[in-house]
Amino acid sequence: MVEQDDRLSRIFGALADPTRRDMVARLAAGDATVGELAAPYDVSLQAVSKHLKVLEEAGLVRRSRDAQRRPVHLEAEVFDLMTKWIERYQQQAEERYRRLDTVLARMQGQDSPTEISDPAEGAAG
Amino acid sequence: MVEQDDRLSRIFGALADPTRRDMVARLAAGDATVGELAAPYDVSLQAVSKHLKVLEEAGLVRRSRDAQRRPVHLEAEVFDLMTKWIERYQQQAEERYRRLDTVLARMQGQDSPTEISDPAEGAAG
DNA sequence: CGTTTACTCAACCTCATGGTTGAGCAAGAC
DNA sequence: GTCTTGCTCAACCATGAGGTTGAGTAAACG
Repeated sequence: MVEQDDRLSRIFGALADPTRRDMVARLAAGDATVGELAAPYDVSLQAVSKHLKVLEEAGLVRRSRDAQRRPVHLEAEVFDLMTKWIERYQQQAEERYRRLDTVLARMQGQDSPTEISDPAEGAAG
Repeated sequence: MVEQDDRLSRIFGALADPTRRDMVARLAAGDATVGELAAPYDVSLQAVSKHLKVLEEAGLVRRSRDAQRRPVHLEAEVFDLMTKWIERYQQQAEERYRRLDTVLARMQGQDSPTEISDPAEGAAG
């Protein structure tokens, strides 16, 4: 993660930590203060504060003010960005798989096998 | 990322790197060898090999054998795991937002404003 | 056989990450 | 004003990630 200036790297990087994912999961149910978020974990409040900074810089949460408290709010919109990235390549891969299936089915119907090492090679490069 | 024994941490961690995300993107179009994958990047082949190991351990790719070549294949199924995780909390957060909207609409219909500092506070805790 | 190709493994370096503790700061409580 | 609460900032430390180079391995080529 040496170069994570881009948005997606920050988002994926933020969610690569189980504690942070758990925080996101809990924040989906409702806003919470830093202290409330920290309670279940066996780490210092400062560590939790750091985690929140990572989530904030990734755009996953927003921190406001309420007296001494800093209520944390989940920004659900970033999920769209991730979903879009994932779905793009998921669909692409699935489509390729379907095409491969068609090719294989066509080959089975032929008489000469023609010695093909790996049908997928043609799509590489 | 001190503790990434769990599946999702490995997957998110693997995709937190722009080079690895690019590899995944290219692999979605078709299988490729390590050399082919390494070609566009300004890093050593060993570095690319390491990246592939990370992707493999996250279950994102599978490496087979073809003579000296090690064709890399994208495992699109893991995307389902990510999508499920994302959608779960995305929907939860959206639902909460809808409920909040309902509450706010109901309050506007009332006569006494009852001094509310931050509507989101009610969902915390 | 030796050479070339296509990689992986091992050692090392540097910097980021996640944790710690101690200090500081803002706002309500007394 | 002083105390307490709820946090952030700063310094430090250990580990891990991503990069390097050099050596080693497996299979095709000569």
